[in-house]
Amino acid sequence: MNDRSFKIIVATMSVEPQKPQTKRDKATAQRRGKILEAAVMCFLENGYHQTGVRDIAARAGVSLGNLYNHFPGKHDVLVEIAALERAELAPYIALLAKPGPARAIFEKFLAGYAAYLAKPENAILTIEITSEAIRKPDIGELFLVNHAELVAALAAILARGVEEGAFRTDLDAQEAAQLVIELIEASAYRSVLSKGPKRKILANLKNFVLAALVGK
Amino acid sequence: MNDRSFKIIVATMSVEPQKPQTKRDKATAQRRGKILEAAVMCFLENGYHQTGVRDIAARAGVSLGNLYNHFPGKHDVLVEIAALERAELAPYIALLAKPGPARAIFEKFLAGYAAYLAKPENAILTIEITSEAIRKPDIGELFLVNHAELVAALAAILARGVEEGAFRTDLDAQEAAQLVIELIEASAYRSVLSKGPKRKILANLKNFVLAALVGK
Amino acid sequence: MNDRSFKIIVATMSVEPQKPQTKRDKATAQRRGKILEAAVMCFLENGYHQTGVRDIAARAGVSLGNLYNHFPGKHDVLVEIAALERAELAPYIALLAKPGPARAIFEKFLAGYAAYLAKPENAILTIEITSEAIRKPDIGELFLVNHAELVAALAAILARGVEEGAFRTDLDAQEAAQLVIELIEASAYRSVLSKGPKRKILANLKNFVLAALVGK
Amino acid sequence: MNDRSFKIIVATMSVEPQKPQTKRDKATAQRRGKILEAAVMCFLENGYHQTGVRDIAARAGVSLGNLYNHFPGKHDVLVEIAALERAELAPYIALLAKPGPARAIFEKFLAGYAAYLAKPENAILTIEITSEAIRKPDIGELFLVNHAELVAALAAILARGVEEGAFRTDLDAQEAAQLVIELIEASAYRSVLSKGPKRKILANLKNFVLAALVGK
DNA sequence: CATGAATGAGATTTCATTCAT
DNA sequence: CATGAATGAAATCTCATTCAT
Repeated sequence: MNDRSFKIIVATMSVEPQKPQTKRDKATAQRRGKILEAAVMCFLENGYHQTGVRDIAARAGVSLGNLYNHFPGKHDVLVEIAALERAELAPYIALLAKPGPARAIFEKFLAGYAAYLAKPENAILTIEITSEAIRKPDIGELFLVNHAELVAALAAILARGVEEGAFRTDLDAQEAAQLVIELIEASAYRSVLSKGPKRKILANLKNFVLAALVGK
Repeated sequence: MNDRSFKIIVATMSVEPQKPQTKRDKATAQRRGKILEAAVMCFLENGYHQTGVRDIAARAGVSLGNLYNHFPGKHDVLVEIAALERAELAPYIALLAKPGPARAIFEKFLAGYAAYLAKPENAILTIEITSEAIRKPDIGELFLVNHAELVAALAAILARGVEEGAFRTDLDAQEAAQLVIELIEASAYRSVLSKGPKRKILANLKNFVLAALVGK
Repeated sequence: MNDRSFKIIVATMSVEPQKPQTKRDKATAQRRGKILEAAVMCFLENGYHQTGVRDIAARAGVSLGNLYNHFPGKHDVLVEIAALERAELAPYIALLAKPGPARAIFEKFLAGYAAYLAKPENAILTIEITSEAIRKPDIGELFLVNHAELVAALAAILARGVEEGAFRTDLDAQEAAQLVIELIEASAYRSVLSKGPKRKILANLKNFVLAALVGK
Repeated sequence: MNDRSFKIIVATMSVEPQKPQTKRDKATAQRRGKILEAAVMCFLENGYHQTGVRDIAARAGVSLGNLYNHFPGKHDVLVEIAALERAELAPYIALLAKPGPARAIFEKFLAGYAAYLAKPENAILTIEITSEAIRKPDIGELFLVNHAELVAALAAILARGVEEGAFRTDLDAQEAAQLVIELIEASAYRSVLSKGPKRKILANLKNFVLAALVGK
């Protein structure tokens, strides 16, 4: 779990808003990015509740007070991180929207998304957010929206697969999509806890899921 | 989510240690039970980190200092709760160990365990423990042990099912068991976050899983 | 303004509640007293807003956290101080209730209450409380109640004085009482601000007030 | 208590300094005025210590940094406001300097000044300043100077009244003036705290004061 | 064993002021 | 002059844990 990987995450995340026009705006955006990046690392290493605002500020190389010029509070930092997860899921959603045979696309997606969650940092961050989402409605909302998009995209490809004869004809695409996503994620989360050598998660997952979808 | 249900949980939980022989021992055991019960309720309502030791003591009707006569600290209360989860899983493991046709037993297990986790209190408590388990090795250990037992029992029945011709012949019982458990749990966790009307979780889950196992 | 005088204040104040029965209760009451005493001194020296909770705790010889075992917060310390002022006014109210010629009693009261407020600590504390009372309803309430009692007692003696022919027959006792109290207090407050040699406040005050009441 | 009334106050206040000669000077003066006006409103609504410099700047429509181009600090804003109170008292002092029968002029003054302080904004602002004046010598100084002028003017008219036979011959004009001012002010301050229907302050005040001065 | 007052480190947040742009 | 991001000290309050009674 190195610093570099998170810089990439946050760099990716911060692409989407309107381009900063002035030099000052750019500097401000960079600061925000640094803070988010630092927060992500702190939350990963120590958990949301074990992380102090001071830790974040220190790691971001920002003064404590200044952090509050960029975010109303600790909670809002997590909210923003949860929101940025959406950008991370975008490639997988885009993949599902591509034309081509449903089954092949589905398998690619499966491999891609599983690989994404196989990185402990992604899985842990999601657990951290889930945990907070239980009692903080705004985070819960974001979490659900993010995943609803993913499920919808997956459901579409599954439905197409049914039409193409690639999947069981009696498949409820929506529900199956939901379950597939949950399975991928749950598999990843458990993997974080088990310390032994990683199981061959992907292969087993693929077999299991395809059996469920194809029915043979 | 009423108080009574937790009393049952904890009552069930506290059966197993060596029987208290003196009156004082019995009183002590009762105190411990009350504290655990109170802790469970607090953790459910507010989360582990949002719960103060004072909250637990107050809810248990025990003095703050006295709580420390029963548990070395807050962390250890959670450890004990995690340990007690084992007792909760026992019935489902017992079910899997029963003689009879594998498929029927499996379906009963599926329904039973899904119903167990469909109660928000059980799902939330598990999330709370999982979240803490990431960075606290002793809790992580317990968590894994608990589930390893469950997976092993499930794997056994799946293996028997394969022999009986009830499931796909190429099924890796161990891995399939792992995935089935994860799927049941993940489904339950997600259900906690979504506020809308509950999906027909069980029916869909059963279809999906059986398709995966039976292969038609 | 020496420490001793406040010890007296607080000692006087804490007489009234039910006697502490256990040793622990007594110790607790003493701690509370010490905190209040320290708070009074801090507020006098530096003002309510310039005083930190740490200052109070340090001066009281109490740990910061422990202060919060005795008072919910800084505000509540001031509330209690405001409430204790009532006890301080009691002697003057008692004086007014004594039998005897109204005018003589009134003059004694005038001298007594003016002398009380001539002590800068009493005047400053009242200003501090008044200032906070503007925007904190609970303190405002206490303040008004305290003074309503005083005004009522004074009004009674003035009314008796009218009957006895000591005061103007057309005197509105209630309003006159209100104004007399206000005048005494205002005189004291102004006196705090002026640094020069004290005016002969009492003599002038007495002349002025008696002229107003007696009408010659 | 509407915004307009304060604009008037501050407009009145800012008349006296040397006329701005250049356009820039005028703009600068306007900025200062806006800041003072905003500060007055903030102090009234939330009190001096509860008001942040940011609040003032925001309300004045001025940038935070810019405020510091006009005032060395928060304290100095209050100092200036205290200084401007002088301008507010000017009309009442002018009134007292007019020729004519002392008693009539006095009564007019009484009515005018009482009405001025009957506006809660004026009374509250004065309390706020008084409170700060206790521990800030420069504000205390201003406060005393302002009132010394008022007292002096009043003392003069009282002295004339004595000569004219309108007031008691044994009246100490200086002291009586001091007390009358204090009484008017104290009456106003108390009125701010009491929430019930306003007493007929002026009528009672007038009766009381005249009785004291006239001696019948 | 039972009690709860005491501890003090640490949490989050605010604020007057500065200064590079 | 104008701007507002940056600063860091200080504020209030919480909390797991200890310990004398």
